[in-house]
Amino acid sequence: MPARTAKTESAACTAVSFWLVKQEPATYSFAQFQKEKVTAWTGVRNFQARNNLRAMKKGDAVLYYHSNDDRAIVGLAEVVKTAYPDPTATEGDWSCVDLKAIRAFAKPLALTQIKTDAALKNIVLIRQSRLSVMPVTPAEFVRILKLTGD
DNA sequence: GCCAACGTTGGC
DNA sequence: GCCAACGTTGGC
Repeated sequence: MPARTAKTESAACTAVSFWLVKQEPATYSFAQFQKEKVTAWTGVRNFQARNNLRAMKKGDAVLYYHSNDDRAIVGLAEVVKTAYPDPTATEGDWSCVDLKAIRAFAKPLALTQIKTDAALKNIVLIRQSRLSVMPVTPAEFVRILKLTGD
């Protein structure tokens, strides 16, 4: 195999996208996720969120947001398996992906901080507060990592 | 507990 | 195809 091919493939693999998933900590906290290490992200029943799940690639980075009680971005995960039929769906065309927990952030980033940060003013988390799976721009991702102490 | 945002459903 | 009614999510 020519070296050029391997190089191209490796470049494609490193071109990750960034996402954010939302979950109520009372339902499935990041701590629980870390204990299980890998989890199937099932139960999404919203077309926009589903389409985002389907756009995820293996190796993409996923921020983990706790809604309700915490209201903070608390950890980082990665996509380990791309979209496949959601086994918890009894009807309809729904998908899920497999996510692996990477680490909890040293300093969780509170929603209140996100709202006051100029670099994050257009983040989908704020613009579309009800969406549970959403894209994050590279600039936003870098900014969030900085604010979480990573 | 309230309310705003927004997605879905069903009548017309 | 429009729109009112209703249900859900999630911040406050």
